[in-house]
Amino acid sequence: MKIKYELIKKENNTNARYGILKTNHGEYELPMFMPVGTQATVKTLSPEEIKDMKCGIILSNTYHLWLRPGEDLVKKAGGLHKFMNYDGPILTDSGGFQVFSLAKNKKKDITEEGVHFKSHLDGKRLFLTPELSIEIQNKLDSDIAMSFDECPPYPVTYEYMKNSVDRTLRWAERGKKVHNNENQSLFGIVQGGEYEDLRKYSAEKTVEMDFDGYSIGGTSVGESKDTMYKMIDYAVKYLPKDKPRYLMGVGDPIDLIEGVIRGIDMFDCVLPTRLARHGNAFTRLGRINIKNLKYKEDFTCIDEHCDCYTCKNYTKAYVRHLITSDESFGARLLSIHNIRFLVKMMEEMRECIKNDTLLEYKNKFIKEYQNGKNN
RNA sequence: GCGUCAUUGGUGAAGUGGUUAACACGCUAGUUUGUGGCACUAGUAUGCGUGAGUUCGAUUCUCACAUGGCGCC
Repeated sequence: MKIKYELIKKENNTNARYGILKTNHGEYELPMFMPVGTQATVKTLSPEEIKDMKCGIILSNTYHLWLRPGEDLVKKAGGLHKFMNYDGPILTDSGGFQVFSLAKNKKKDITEEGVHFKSHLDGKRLFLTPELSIEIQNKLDSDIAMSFDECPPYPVTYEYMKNSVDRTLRWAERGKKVHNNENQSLFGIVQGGEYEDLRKYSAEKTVEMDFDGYSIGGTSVGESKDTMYKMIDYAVKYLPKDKPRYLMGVGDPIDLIEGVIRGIDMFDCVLPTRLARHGNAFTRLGRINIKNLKYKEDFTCIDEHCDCYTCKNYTKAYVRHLITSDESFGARLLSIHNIRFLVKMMEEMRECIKNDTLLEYKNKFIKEYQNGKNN
């Protein structure tokens, strides 16, 4: 079956929504944060650890799995869930984001038919189309597939964006036409950059096609925070109430709050895991770099308000030692902490939506996060 | 005791009679938003064993001393 979104309650003071998402792999409360597992693994973490953190959906990536190990192998393994031993829901990104960063010459490489680019593994020339992306995702057998879209850089001219939005709409149509998997849902993607009328146009046209959910793309590509928040506002008001809304690629704690307030239900981001591998940790009192000398003999946990495995069992001094010694367990402990930090924020925000206290939550959180002692 | 070669930062080291002593690692700090995992950016020797001399100028040349390696007695 397809996913089903049930809106339970809208917050009184904001556009935030609390709802339930029913999938073939369980029911989950929204809004939620989805960790990224590009290559059929959330880097350094086991499925058991992901579940312990109360994650719901995780992401995987069409482009990466297409190149290696190949979608046919994943299919042979029994699908992505079986292959990677994860029985929660999986969303596959279409590969659009990767392909556009690999397409050297935007004008020449991006054609109506699809996108030409070179493999990051061996430089081989490749060509990805909306149909192929959907076909690959079909074989991967994810719960949610994404339309193949163009994610333009920021900023681009109005002219470029208009053409890009139209092309993305045609690609969405083409992808939808070949998508015939009753057990896989398909999301459309709203583009349009910072241009209000293009966001409206993109949203309305995408909604006309009737997807199972709608995402907002083209954000967090270098624009200011205010610009990003406007992009969300421009798009969300044209999205239907009875379908989930997914803001792609956003995972800064404050952006999560601002997104939820604007009516976003789902987020994904590499930030918690990438920061972890580079030794950074979220805390209520600001982000810290565990490699800093001041933590060398700090035998307290990373964040005393955190309930994660790392904070319950390990000290900053130990994690610092692991990270500075380049031990992979350090990246794992910080990944656990950072993901749990964001997931717990979402839990708290869901409670706030129920109690109509989200704005107070936002003010308190930002005050502590930006002015806390860890800054 | 004699001869010989060496002595550059936290480490491995490059180098020159003349403005800011290469590079790497380490260290210090920063960056990171639909992931080309373990990356990137910046800073890090007022100093070239010690002392004296030659020279307009020496880390670079000369001498003495110290320390270390090697060879000989």
